[in-house]
Amino acid sequence: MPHIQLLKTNELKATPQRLCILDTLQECGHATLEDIQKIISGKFPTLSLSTIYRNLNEMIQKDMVSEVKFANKKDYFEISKDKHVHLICQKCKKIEDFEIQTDDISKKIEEQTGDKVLGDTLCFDVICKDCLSTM
Amino acid sequence: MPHIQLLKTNELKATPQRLCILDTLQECGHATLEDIQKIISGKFPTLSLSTIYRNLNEMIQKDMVSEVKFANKKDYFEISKDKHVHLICQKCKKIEDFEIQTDDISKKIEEQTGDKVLGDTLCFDVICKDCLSTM
DNA sequence: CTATATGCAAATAGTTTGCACGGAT
DNA sequence: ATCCGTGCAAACTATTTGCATATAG
Repeated sequence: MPHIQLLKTNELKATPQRLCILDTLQECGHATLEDIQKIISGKFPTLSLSTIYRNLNEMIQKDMVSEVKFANKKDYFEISKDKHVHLICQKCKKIEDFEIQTDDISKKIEEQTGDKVLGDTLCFDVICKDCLSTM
Repeated sequence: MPHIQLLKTNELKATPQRLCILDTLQECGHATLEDIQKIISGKFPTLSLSTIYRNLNEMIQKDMVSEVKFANKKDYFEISKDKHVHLICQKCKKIEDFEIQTDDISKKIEEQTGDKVLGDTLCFDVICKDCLSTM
């Protein structure tokens, strides 16, 4: 969905600041706050830090943006998308998305615990293909 | 392993403060910083916040303690243990551990991406058995 | 025009650090 | 006597808030 549309759907005005934040997230795929600040200070220097914080929080509330946390790493933000797992390369730190079915695991958990599984957040530590080929 | 032993193995002196921190983690299973502070202020009021921070960081460095992060939630600390996934109840917020094989998923990822999988961090959002039974 | 969003500065929260003292070997 | 760990206060970093102004619809 185009970003203007995405904002309207969520009853947020399409300000240049918001569009810039969304563009930045899109461009990065996964961006830390630091990434966002750095990129924005290049293309929209007057966009203030409080506006970044306020809008990220708002967009997370509305589920337009997701916050992804990895052990021992900074938090990342991404535009919400279909269910996927994260592959994070321990060498170059790049993050890839990967689509995978997890129903069988959920089912196993439900059978063995009696709990009801609602969703999941999966992250795999990898060495990516590119890094492997240069080792 | 008893905590005194655990500390010695990692070349840390077994001070009352460190033992208290480890006991607290053990007692909670998974504890936020806030949990830790609250419990410690009850049983060891003079133990300072900087000592908590310093020791948690040190123990994480030495892999005695692991930091676990969940989207939209505070970070948790746990004494490092065998590979397991986390089940977090969205109603009562309790965290259970669950042991599961993930080799088949790793294999699928490796086949489809060409990456090498080193490890994983899996978290499932659930409604736990207890909460289910009182709904 | 009106409600909402922004920027700035100040407030608040979270974490780390420097240093002098105290306890264990 | 020496080394390491602790507590305290101060420093630093991260995040949120209040308010006057600007702007999208």
